[in-house]
Amino acid sequence: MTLVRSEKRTRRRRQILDAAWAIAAESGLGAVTLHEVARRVGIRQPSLYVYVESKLNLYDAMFADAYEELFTRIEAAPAGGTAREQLLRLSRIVLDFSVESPPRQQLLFGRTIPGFEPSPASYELAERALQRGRNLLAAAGAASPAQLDAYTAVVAGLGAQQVANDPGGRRWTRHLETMVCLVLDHFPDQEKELQ
Amino acid sequence: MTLVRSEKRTRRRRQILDAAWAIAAESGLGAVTLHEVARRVGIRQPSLYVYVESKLNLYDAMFADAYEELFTRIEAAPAGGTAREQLLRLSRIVLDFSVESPPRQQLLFGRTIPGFEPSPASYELAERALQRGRNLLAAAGAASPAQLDAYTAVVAGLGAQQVANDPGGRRWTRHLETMVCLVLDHFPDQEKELQ
DNA sequence: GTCTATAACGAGATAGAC
DNA sequence: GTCTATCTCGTTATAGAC
Repeated sequence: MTLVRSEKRTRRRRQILDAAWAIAAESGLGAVTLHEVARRVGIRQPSLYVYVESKLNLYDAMFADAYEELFTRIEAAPAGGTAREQLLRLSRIVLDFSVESPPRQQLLFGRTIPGFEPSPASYELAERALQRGRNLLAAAGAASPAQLDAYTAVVAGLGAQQVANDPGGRRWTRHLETMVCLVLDHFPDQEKELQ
Repeated sequence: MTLVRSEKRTRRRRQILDAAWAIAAESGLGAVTLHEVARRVGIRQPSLYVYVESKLNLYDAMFADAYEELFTRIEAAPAGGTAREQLLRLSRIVLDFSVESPPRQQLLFGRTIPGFEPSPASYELAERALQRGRNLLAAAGAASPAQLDAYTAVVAGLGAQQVANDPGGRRWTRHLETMVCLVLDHFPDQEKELQ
């Protein structure tokens, strides 16, 4: 009985998150309001407070939700090949994931919601994902911090440009493999200047 | 007399834009409200409508204001050197400009304000800036559309990462010259696959 | 867990006097 | 050009009944 009850609770939370993502996709992340979420779920706005502490807490739940989805996709992918192949596969998953939903990209990789900061627990998810890239990058021969930063800039840049200027298309994302290899093969692995 | 009057008007508009940018810098672009802008300028909120048609119109004025500032900086820079030198100089100006103010970056290069789209006049300013990069890129030997996209992704990516993860620092921006040269020297100038 | 009712507030926008 | 006054609407959040 208790199990059934917590299952229902989980289901409701799922509905709430889905509704929030739907609103964000239609009208922007900043357009998510508790009234509209409740309306779509089919309950009254005060009832949301059973599942969510506050509006910022809802954003945090969305943040964590997104990373869990990302991990699911990463784990569902094939695992073999060279380090470079694995890195390219991971990069493709992350870029597609980021480009698929502009508000999700905004929530995860921008700091654009006034007052929102991921909770420690949510931030840890982000850190875990980054660690994955760091490890593969090192295994592929790019171990320096500068190379990691160049790599993240490439992935973030392709994603940002794709979403802002060709939403739904492939104009920027198709250059992912080329550009990651550019960083792997030609980015200087030693800092030229120490200042 | 008419001149004096339009001068006062211009001054007020300047005050209004400055106040809006200040609020955005302190609390985020989405936190700009007409009430708060008016409070800082020292007038009442309805008086703003003499200078601005609506809130979205204020955002558009900020958009145009930012590009005018960018052009001022570009024209103030020295003009000589090889095409590559000029391109690196322009890129540095744009990147510094973009990183200097997170809300400005958000307004210019993201599509994050629900309902806001730059007016045709404002959009033309953006197009003019991009054209400048396109010309220099071509002169530096990178004439293909793919190279232009790789270039904009690099600049946008460094800016986005810098603002999101090391605001006020140089962790990403210092790699600008290295990465632009990477695109110039090693990005394939022919599309490898036509699909 | 969901409801009604409502508090408390702030937003953008308009009318009309001065 | 600036003001007061106000409309209308929406927001987050809480209290308390069922």
